[in-house]
Amino acid sequence: MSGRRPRTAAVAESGGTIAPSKSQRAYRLLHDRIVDGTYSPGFRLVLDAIGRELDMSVVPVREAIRRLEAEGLVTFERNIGARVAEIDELEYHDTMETLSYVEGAAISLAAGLYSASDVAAARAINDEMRQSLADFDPVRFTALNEAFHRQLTDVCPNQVLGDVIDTCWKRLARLRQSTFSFVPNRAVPAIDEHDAILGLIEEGADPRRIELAVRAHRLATPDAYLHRTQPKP
Amino acid sequence: MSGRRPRTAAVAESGGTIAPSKSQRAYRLLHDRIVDGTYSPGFRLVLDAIGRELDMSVVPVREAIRRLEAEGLVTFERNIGARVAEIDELEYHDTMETLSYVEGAAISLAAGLYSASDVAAARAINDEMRQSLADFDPVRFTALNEAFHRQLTDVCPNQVLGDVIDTCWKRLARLRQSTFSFVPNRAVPAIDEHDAILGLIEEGADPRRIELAVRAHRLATPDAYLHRTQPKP
DNA sequence: ACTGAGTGGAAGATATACGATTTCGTGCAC
DNA sequence: GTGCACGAAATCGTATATCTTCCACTCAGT
Repeated sequence: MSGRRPRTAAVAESGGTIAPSKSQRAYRLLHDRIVDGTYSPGFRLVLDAIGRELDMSVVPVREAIRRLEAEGLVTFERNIGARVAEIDELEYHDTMETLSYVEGAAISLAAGLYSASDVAAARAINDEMRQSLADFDPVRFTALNEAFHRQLTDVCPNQVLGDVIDTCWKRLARLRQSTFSFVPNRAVPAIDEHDAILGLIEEGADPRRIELAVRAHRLATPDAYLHRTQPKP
Repeated sequence: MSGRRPRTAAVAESGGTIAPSKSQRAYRLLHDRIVDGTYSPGFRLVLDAIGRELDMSVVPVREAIRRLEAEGLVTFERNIGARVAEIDELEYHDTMETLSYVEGAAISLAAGLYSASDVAAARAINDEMRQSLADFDPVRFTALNEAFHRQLTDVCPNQVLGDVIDTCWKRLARLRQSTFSFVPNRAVPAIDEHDAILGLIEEGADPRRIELAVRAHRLATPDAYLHRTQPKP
């Protein structure tokens, strides 16, 4: 589900064949557990315990946590320790808002670069989303949703922008397990908007129009969530 | 020159009074030296040497470098070591392009929030820029330019967006010292465009119009940029 | 009971030590 | 003269050890 092209700024995962370093292993494990919800927000990450579990000393674990810290997945307090970053409503909103802008930018920049197969692949994913909705499978729906968006943003040649998008997704990943990641009344409109976006791409619409469509599409979700929670004053 | 408000995702610098940890000190030193050009791109960062210079062991230095790595300021190869990240023409362009989008987003989101004093402060900075140009002081000009942009983007309440902007600035900081950071034929138009942006803000123009103005303003610079080879140590 | 100083344990921060990997120079064979 | 092999130096990677800091708990004293 990662990008199709290499990312410069993302820290290199080192060559495939050779054994990864212990700090890389620690990073990968912690990252995955945070993303898949094994460690939920607020979970205390005790260096020693993690080191013992992974059969390594605390040093590589510390480095892994430093990296996760820089990515915003964990918070760290001096002499206190690390814990999985909480994500509050405000940060959720800010991240979604940011994503709406950068995805809009990425997809509009890629507007002229989509091949027929790119669009077909995206459309296939969207069809699967429709199916998953019929099957009442919200987990699958959410995963497909990310796949759809990545399918489109990955075509954008601007790698820095791609990294920003990655980071935003990582932040959102933390709450994928939690209740408010799936906003039921957004599911059907989202699928329709996906189709509309693909339509705009296919007909070679003005990139700016595509940008605004993508932006509005994503921005609609946090708005729907906020409205569900509390009517705006 | 940093933001006026605290940044969530940016790693906490810990309270002001107490002594910073060694890894924080190491981070700060390396970061500053990379930004101010003491360590130019490609410079080899040897853990042991840095540790000895800072009178600490390599462990805190390693953690500092991990953080710099995650921020994209240094590259790291297993069993080889760290060096200050090179910035090539493509990355420069991508960063500027990204910045043009996210700054446009931030300023348009802040459009309705600027106080008269905010605008006055920005205008004062722009006037100083005009003066520094008359004095033929490109270093000062570049610093003021960043100050101007921060003055406007810092009003945006979206902290995630603010963090993205910070990261982009940090990347650009690496080449601030080098000759190509200042594009002479962009100086006068830039000042005029700044004024135009302030005018749009003051007259309460449509945020989308402001967004496009900011975007166009920044995008104009990379277009005027000429590639030059960087000396390697 | 309430407050606050004292105290012990848990966990983080850092130093040191040693093993592993890469790099680079040197010398020998061809 | 060229190229390969070997080895030493440099540097990274990790484990272990030690010191510090924080936190929770206890136990006077009021």
